[in-house]
Amino acid sequence: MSDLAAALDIVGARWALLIVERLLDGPQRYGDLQRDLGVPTNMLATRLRELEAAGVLLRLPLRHNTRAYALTDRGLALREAIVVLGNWGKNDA
Amino acid sequence: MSDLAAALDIVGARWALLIVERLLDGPQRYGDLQRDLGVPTNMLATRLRELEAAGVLLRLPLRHNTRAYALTDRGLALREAIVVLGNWGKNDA
DNA sequence: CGACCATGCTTGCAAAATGCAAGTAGCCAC
DNA sequence: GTGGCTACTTGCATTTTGCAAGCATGGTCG
Repeated sequence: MSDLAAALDIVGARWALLIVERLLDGPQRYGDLQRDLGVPTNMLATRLRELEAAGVLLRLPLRHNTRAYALTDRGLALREAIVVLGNWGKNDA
Repeated sequence: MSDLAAALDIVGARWALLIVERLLDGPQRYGDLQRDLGVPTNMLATRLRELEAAGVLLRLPLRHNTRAYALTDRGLALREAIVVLGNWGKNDA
């Protein structure tokens, strides 16, 4: 499996990169991600589980029954890829 | 829709980025892509149609009934994104 | 205490995407 | 005109995604 295929295995699923992009701004709660991204709740739960298992993010318990999702170093390392891909998407030519 | 979402709309589908990566080495024929990537033939046909429609690649007629698929400038502009994402996938930390 | 409410999910089921296998179509060599 | 090579298409099973509704936990307020 090529390096690219390995990467896509982790962040290639639908919504995965968008979730990570949102977390680049700092830790977010479940409801925030859901509302900001418009991702279906079952998909969000599934992706967060997968991304946590892959070491891209982790759960931070907050007070009450709330928690925040924050990127690990491995997750933060996706910033450049997200920026570059975003720039590509912005260009029309 | 964010820039990243726009990019994923084009190259976010399964196999799409892997096809583009393969074409970075130069034009390839249908059968080559199929064998090298192990992508199902109906998916390959679908993706090539979508990527052509998106202006990422184009068909070059060769002799007989063969053709080659080659990246456009827009497609070549994905090189950096693919390299960066590949590097991320390579790292274990 | 107990009815309410917010948050973070899980569950059931329909729709869409993906994958596998087999078949079709055009072209050339013989 | 038969056979082989290439590039697909087609039918159908499996998997993924999406929508809507429900459940669990903990706090709040009377």
